[in-house]
Amino acid sequence: MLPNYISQLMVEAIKKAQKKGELPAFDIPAIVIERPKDPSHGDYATPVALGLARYARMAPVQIAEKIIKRVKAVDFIDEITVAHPGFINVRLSTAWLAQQVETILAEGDQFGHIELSDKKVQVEYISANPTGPLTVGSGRNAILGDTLANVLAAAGYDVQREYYVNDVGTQVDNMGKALYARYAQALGQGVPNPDEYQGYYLVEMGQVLAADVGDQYLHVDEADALAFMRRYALDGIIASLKEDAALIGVEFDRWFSEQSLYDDGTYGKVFNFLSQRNMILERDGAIWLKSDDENDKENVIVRSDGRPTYFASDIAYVYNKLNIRGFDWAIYVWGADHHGHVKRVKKVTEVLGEDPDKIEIILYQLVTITRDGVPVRQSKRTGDFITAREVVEEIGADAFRFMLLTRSADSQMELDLTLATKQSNENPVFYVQYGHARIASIFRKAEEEGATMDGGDVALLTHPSELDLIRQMLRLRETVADVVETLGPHQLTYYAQDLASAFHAFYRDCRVVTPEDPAITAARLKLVNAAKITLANTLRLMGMSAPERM
RNA sequence: GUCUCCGUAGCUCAGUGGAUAGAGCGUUUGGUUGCGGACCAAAAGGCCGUAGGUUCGAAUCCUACCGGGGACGCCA
Repeated sequence: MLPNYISQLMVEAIKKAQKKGELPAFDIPAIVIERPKDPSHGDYATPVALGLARYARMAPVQIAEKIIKRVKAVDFIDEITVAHPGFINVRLSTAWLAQQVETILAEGDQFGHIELSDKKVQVEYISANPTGPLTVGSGRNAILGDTLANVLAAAGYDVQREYYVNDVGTQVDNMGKALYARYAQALGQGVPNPDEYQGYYLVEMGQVLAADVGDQYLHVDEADALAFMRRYALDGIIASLKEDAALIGVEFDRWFSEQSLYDDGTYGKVFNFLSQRNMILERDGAIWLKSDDENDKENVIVRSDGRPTYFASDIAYVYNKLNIRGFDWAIYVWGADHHGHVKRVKKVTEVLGEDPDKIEIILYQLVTITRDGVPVRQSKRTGDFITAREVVEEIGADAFRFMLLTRSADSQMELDLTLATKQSNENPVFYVQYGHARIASIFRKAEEEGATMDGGDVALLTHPSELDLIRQMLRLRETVADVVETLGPHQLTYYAQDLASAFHAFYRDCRVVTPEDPAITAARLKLVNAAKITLANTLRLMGMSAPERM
């Protein structure tokens, strides 16, 4: 990638200048390459000379002069200049820029893919309790995780997408009880409804079940009936979660069962390991994970009734990810309400003898839902919550994804349902998609006129708006790298808007289909085709459609 | 009380130590007898919460304080 090349050129130039005695000896620091905000400063810039002033004991401008004198000539750079107070500005060659259109056309839907790493990474996201439909809050989790997975794949990683199904524990037990009550009620029995999971979906499920199997579960042992209810409810909910996820373009490679960690012996293995290392203790009838740090809290892993806690599962799960399945990197996407759990999981990873740097936990701030400014409670237990499906049916999956992706994970967001539906037509995603559709329209026009891009000479692309568009297209690779580095997929939404904006400005300035000038027509058709590819690839990374018409 | 995230234009938000702090929406004004006006251009709008510190340079890093969200369970 360009910034890396430029950085390398600078390092070589500094070394050369040092060898020639033009600069004193010092260790060369990491060289920051940035894109200047002001276009008059060129395409890339580095403040490296400013930082070197103290080591070289020279004025930054002088250092910069000495560096640029030793930068070797390369085809993609037109000129390198020094600007006060010591910036080195790099301007790309316009001929080289124009030539990149051919590169983009050749790469096609692979444009934007970079070979950053081929490591095996897992992204685990959503992983909401399987006790009800996908909520809007989980929607944010879904979009963050899914987009990040897309970008990691584009960066060369071997990506696996996983949903961790919490099919063990109190919550699913309660759901089983609730379904049992709904089932009994559907049969006219007055079984007291446990004050848990009052969602409509369990009422419906109970009715369907009653119609399917009759009253047989009223006559079996209650424990057996509950076990069946639990399993039945889980299967039903998981199936509907898959549908909800698919509705927003999210699909997983694997739905990983928490229960399986107990069934296949993983939990037993890590428990023995911790036990042998004297990492656990018994108190008040429960088993706790010791802490070597006085300030750190101890955590229960087995309750006094013998049932393991979710933390016990998490220990086994991280072992499963890193040791058994051998992921080089495991990314978790969690709501900020789980932040207290981060330290524990990192710690126990280390205790298990794994590298805690191999796990990365992305926390996103919770979404507050309001309707006409009034907060809407979000509780699966009371059945009082807004589902992702409801909102998607109102505004569409693309607008839904864009809305939740635009803000950084750190930023807490308020989503007003009334406002979101009212303003959905001005969602920026349509601006980006409009660019794509407009290009499709240009090609329809070109076909009418009998014009094609065959034989187009991209060297004819010299208009400032043409070159600006190419510059924006080339930013896709850098954006992919930035998203991986910062784990901030929201950057894509801003890039997409910049790219679309550059296209629309080009469209204003340059006519593409001009029958009296077939040469420029062909060259510009190549350009807009490359822009179409870039827009489509960007939209695809964000999990959104690229329409031909809208 | 401890931990954590946030505070940037009227609103919603970008901005991983660099040059004159940006975008969208909203407001005002203008634009194409030609490829889609879901577009383009211009203007107005800012003690970057407050106060110190670190340094050549701070919206960005550190400390304290103010204001808002979240977490501190044998729930997940």
